[in-house]
Amino acid sequence: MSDVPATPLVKEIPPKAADLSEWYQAVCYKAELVSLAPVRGCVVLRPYGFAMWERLQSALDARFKETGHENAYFPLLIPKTLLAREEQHVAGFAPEVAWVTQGGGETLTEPLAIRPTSEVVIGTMYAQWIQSYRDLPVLINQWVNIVRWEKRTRPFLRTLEFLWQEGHTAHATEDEAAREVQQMLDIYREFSETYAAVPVYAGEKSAAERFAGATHTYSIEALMPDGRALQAGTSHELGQNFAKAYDITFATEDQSVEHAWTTSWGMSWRMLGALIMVHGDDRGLVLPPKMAPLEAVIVPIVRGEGDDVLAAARRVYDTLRAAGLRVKLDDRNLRPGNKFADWEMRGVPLRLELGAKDLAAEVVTFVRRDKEKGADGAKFAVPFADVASRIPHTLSEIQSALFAKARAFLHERTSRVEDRSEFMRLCSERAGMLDIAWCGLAACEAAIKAQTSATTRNTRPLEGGETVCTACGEPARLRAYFAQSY
RNA sequence: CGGGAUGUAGCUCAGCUUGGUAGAGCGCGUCGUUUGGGACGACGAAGUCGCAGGUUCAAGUCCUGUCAUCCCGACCA
Repeated sequence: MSDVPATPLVKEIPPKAADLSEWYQAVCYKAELVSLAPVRGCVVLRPYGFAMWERLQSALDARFKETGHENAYFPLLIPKTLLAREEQHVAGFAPEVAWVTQGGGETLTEPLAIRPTSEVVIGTMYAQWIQSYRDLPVLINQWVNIVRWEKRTRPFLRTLEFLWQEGHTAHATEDEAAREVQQMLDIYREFSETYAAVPVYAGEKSAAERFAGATHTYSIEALMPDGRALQAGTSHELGQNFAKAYDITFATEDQSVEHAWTTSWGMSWRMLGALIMVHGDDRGLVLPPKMAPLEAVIVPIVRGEGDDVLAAARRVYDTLRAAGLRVKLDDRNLRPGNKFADWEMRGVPLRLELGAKDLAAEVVTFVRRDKEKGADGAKFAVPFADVASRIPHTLSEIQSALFAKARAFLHERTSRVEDRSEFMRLCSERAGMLDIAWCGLAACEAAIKAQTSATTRNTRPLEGGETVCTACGEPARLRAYFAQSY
């Protein structure tokens, strides 16, 4: 070629492989998902980022409704004495709770916690609402903000205030509560895979990683490009712990009085952080079509007046809008290269180019965001008449391709290990998901964490044939994924 | 919350050692030529140097405190 230095492909962000953390933050800001707020550890969710949250919200909400849940809203503030009723729960959350101690110019007689989660308020209300087995189950969800006083924050992954949904249900039997918890875990897994295109391992958390006050905690765990795991959703069986602490009782059919079995489950905007890290590349965001605020952007390539090109682009735009697609016509007075870079940074899955050449040939040029420039199938011409029908097809190919790529990475970075020293080495090296036969003992887990800072992500039943724990040699009781985590 | 680093224009940074009138590139605005991968020319706007004290005739520069951000740990969605 030449000795002229190559123009950097992207001016705004460092290469993803060079420093994932720096890349991640630059993308969050440059793609205008978030801005740092004038409050420590908090972000402003900007319109484009909020639109991503709305994609998640509408998809999950539809699934919640389909499975019989209803939305409601409970207060942000929780009286101190109320919060303290469930011992493990309050102990677990104490370090992260923010307190309101003043109001109306006076010191409050009782401090109010800003909700770190809502089991307590909701449980209190359930105690009032539930009298009889006929009142059960209660299946409620709320979409709200949460405050947890974190030491170290990053956009989406960990902020003082964050958005999530929390479902809270009450059931007459343990079995029904257990089924609810599995159902919601499965909804999270399915959403993550089919919408966010993020493959996950679903399973049960160890006792050490369990939600404060729960009897069983289940999670979906994704793997980030740096080999660290990210918990993307959780579903908890609370047993009768909260029912006992908050007096959620009901009369049974045979006239006895029992405590209800409750559950809770949540997914936060952290899921957005996961998909940003999993799919993004050196040019910025790469959004799976189902999560993308814009499925396609039309970039007219205008020469001179270019009235005919613009008019044609508008006709394409109108057609696509009428077809129900999330599409934008970029008619800004900028050079095409700027627009390309702009929408690539924002991760729009499909770019539709329409210039004089296209117009003459009566085609629109499709460019896929998920493929490298010049790659096979990255760019192709589609006749005018087929554009509207071709887009959904192409988007679905992109969606599948992103998931397949992420799944290949997850599998490639999941190691089934049977040798102790190799296991410890891989843990330390942040090598990904390490799948071992495990004893399930807290001491074993603590020792691994102390030596390597890896923890159990989640566990599942033995497959058969395993005899001893890879880490400590005690009898094996589970299979577990270990990894360092976010 | 411990260890380290950094706060100067919207962004990336220089200026600080050795105190003396606030700088560059990119971006932004207007006009013109342009427009199939981040154009070019002319003109222009833009910073109480994170904040608060102190030292000094004089502080972006020196001192103290404080806030925020980033990295590494401990803790967690």
